[in-house]
Amino acid sequence: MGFEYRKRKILNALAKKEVVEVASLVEEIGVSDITIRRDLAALEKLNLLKRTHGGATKIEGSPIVNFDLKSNQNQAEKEKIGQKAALEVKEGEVIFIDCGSTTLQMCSHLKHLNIKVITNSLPVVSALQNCQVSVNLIGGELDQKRQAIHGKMAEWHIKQYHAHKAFIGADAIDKEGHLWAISETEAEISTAMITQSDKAYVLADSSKIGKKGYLKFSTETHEIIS
Amino acid sequence: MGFEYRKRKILNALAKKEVVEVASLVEEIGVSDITIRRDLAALEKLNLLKRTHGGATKIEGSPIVNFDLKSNQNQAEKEKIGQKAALEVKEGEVIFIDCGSTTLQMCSHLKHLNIKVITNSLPVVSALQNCQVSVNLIGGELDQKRQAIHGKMAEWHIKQYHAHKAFIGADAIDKEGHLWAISETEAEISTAMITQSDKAYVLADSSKIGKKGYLKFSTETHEIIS
DNA sequence: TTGTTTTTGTTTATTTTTGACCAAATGTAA
DNA sequence: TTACATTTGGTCAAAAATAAACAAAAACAA
Repeated sequence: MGFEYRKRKILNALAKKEVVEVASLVEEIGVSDITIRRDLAALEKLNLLKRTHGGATKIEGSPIVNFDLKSNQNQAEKEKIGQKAALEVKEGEVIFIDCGSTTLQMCSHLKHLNIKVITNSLPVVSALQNCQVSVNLIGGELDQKRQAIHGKMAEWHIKQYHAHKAFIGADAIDKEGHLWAISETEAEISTAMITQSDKAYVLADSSKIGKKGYLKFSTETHEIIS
Repeated sequence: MGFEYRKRKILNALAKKEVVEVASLVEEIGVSDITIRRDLAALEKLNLLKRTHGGATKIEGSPIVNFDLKSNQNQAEKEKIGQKAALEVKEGEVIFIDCGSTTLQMCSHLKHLNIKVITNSLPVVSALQNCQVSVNLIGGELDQKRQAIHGKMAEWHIKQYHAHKAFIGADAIDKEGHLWAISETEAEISTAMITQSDKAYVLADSSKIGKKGYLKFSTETHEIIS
């Protein structure tokens, strides 16, 4: 029950209740009050909360939300979408897989196939380890946050190949069926994959449909899997 | 009940709980605390978790990407070589890092530098996550066994870049200083890296020096770090 | 087999964390 | 305002966690 554990407990309590008290934390976590106070002082230094007499309050301008929770929210839906998309892939084909948490879900259903996957996503590569699938990794600059490759070199790399199908992860799909990306670099990669393949599938869970995003990158209508 | 088994146990626990403690791992796995601590240190080096007092936490913003190499002999020596090689790298430089268990050891000593690393090795990418270093991943076909990229596209990719230094992992170095590779594809990658850099360093532990390998790929004499 | 390397565990010393005590500060109620 | 209870911040000692050095055990190769 070290500091990291208590830190999470405290921040979780704060996320729910806006205000926490030393006394209740002492009881909940089972350590002395002085320890809790030291924790609060440490967390205040990290700008994760504001201390008050007898406890602490949430800080307003702190956007550090547990996106862990968010990614779990649609997990079940994404899994289904991934499975559905994988059914579209036939033995012997060459496919592009874009980066994104939904497209990643396809991988576990592709492992037994004798196909060639071209991807810019490191999690996809990781998920396709130790199996039949032949992997071609797109080269270029690594976006550490997204765990994916992008940039001019990546775009060029994609243009050297041609695939039967492309599986794209859009950030949003509006009512007209246009695709929206979260950044220019992602849009470029997705566009290139679409261009270099016979058919493009767009994977999107319900939270992404009927919305607009930051950058519209495709006005064609593609097959949408959701 | 070797390292691989414990590693899986530890990462599984982390995947569920965000935080693990040495004490609970000791109980669950049934080994001494120092062993667990050593495991955690090793996993931290691979960027698979972050050590804390009393345990470890999940790495934030990083999914299950887990690339690493098995079977390590002369581990201690390779670590020293890696550290030595890292000293040759100066702030602001661009470097190639070849695949191999010895070159991989450089990474933990490069994390604080503001450099650009161009590599074909997935474990290297994995080890350089969440740090200053800007990573450029060479694209092409994935060699699942070696966890590295090779092939024509990879070679072409390398030739688009130029680096100050290249750190090469040879399979053998004979008495005349010639380099030997274990396969043609590896030789091609190494050769390309050497060609595209101002200076090449060859990393080799004592078991590789004075021997011949399968394919001689460089007759120049390079700086050998051992 | 023997000898070597690798892994694991024990011991000791050091560091970090935690909790107890007490004086000072803060908040509350009359 | 005063009186009173609570909270807080120091110092210090106890407890826990860690690191380093060394020894034992296991795995491996010759």
